[in-house]
Amino acid sequence: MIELYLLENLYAVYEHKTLTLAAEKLHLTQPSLSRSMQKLEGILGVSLFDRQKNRIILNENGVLAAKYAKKILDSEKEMIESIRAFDLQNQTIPIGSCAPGPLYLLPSHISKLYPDTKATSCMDTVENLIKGLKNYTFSLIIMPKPVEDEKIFSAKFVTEKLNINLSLNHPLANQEAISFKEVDGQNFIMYDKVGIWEDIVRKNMPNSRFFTQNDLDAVGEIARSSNFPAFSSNISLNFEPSRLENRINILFSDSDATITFYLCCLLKSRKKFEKLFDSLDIFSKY
Amino acid sequence: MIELYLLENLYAVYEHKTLTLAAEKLHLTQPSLSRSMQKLEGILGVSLFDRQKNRIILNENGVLAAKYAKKILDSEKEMIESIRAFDLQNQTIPIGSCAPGPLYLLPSHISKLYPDTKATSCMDTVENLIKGLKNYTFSLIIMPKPVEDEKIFSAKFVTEKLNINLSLNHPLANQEAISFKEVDGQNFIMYDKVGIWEDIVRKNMPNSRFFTQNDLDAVGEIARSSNFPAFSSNISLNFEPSRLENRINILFSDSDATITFYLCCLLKSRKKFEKLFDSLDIFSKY
DNA sequence: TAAAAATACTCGTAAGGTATTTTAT
DNA sequence: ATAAAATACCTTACGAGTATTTTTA
Repeated sequence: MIELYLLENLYAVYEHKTLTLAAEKLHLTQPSLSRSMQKLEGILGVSLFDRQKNRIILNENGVLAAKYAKKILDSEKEMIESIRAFDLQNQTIPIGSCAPGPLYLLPSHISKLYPDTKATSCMDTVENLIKGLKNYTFSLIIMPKPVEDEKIFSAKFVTEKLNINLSLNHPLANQEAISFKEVDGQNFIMYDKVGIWEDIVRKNMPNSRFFTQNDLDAVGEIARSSNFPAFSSNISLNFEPSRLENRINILFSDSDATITFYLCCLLKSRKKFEKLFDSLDIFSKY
Repeated sequence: MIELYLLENLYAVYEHKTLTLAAEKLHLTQPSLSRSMQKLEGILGVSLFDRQKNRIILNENGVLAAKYAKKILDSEKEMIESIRAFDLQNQTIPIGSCAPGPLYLLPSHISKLYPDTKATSCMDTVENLIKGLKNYTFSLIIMPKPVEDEKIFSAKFVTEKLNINLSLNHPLANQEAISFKEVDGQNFIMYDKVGIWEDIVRKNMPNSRFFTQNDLDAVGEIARSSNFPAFSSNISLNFEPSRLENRINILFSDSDATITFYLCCLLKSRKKFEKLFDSLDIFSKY
């Protein structure tokens, strides 16, 4: 069997060309590395270097071996990270989401269902969420549609409807509904961690500018003390009721402005979250 | 870093359930294995077992880790095998083929082009040939059509046409051409290592029986001293001229009876075989 | 009492260090 | 003169063995 330290040494030699330099990078001495490479050749029964008297160059075998070595070393790294992440999940439930609204609803609900565990949460892109679910960075993810993947289970969670949040004296403040097109070109105050909603408003209002704020309170503050339009939603108004003060929230009529979010987990952990998935219908009130 | 012996030990514990049994299988002592598992837990920073006083059971972390371990151990095995196979290729050129005819043509041609190297040859199924090319079991493979794979280069090699080999007094011996259908139901003498041709004749003559012989000379022998129909081809007649004695070779008219074979190598070794590929047109005479 | 895991202790191997030589630039 | 690889020799850390204890079935 080839121990991993030999593969690590080989890959360093591949990267740094000379034993001396590679040894330095590995915090080893040159003779030690020299012997490691001889040992590796012995195990494989194959020469890995063209050896001149004071020069070694990886031959074709050596280059091939170095590439395999990298692959195996990467696997080992992945193993360590995945297992640590998986272990962490038994203490906490890391949740990833593509939007802040649905994410806000979950932790308190989870702590009611599972009093002993606590949830941590994090925003990320749709692709990273799926990747993270698979490598145990996340136990649960909130997605804008069901995930088409045989290893992932998706259940309808909650529907969020985007509103425009206008001061009462805004010209459009008395309309029943507003389309993106009507306000395209106006400049908005926006929270910067709105995930997928940012893509949607930028796509549908290409002529608008969005002044992003990384502090949610600051967004509300500026909104109340200015005429800038902002965004809210049927969900966000629950945890930001101040957005109702002197302001009106009007639904965007476009279909893009309504997203039904799905809560997803790995199929194999579905049973673990059975209670949670069974209780999701309480969110249909939104 | 987790050395591979730890992963090997872990996987044995996963397989054999108890330390004592796993230790026995590993030719280790139980205390040694006990310490290995403790060490692995230390490196990962994660518990892998539910420990009772005289019983350990892999927990979820442990099962996950064992699965990763298997994957990495398999990679290491694959690495060793591939590198040894690759090294061997620098001394000989292992050729795999799905049919004996084209395979027969190559070695002498190769020894003319590359006087220092010698070729070894082997028959296999189409799937195994591709697999073998990728894992360096074969340097060259002979395939019944170009390989649709971005890592594999294919070049037209030679066209083989299947004949029926009949004794002169056979009822059909004076026909110009014969179709599979006309002789379906008759029993044939056949060499057993004809590769893809066996699939073709069995498919096209489902009512025939094929008496296979593992000795090529025996096939000729039986053919000459009996009335059994047999097979030959434009290529095989070159190395088995005895099949012309008292016998007639008639082309099968079906399109299935003509195969254009392709010679394939990994794209990255194309340059190595450039001379060979450039000279393939001499086989168009067949 | 049989069987499994853990611990204390011991030993031998081999990983890794230092010093030095050889060779090429 | 410098820089790289290899070899001889030495040290030590740790992998693995033995003996023993503890616990449960």
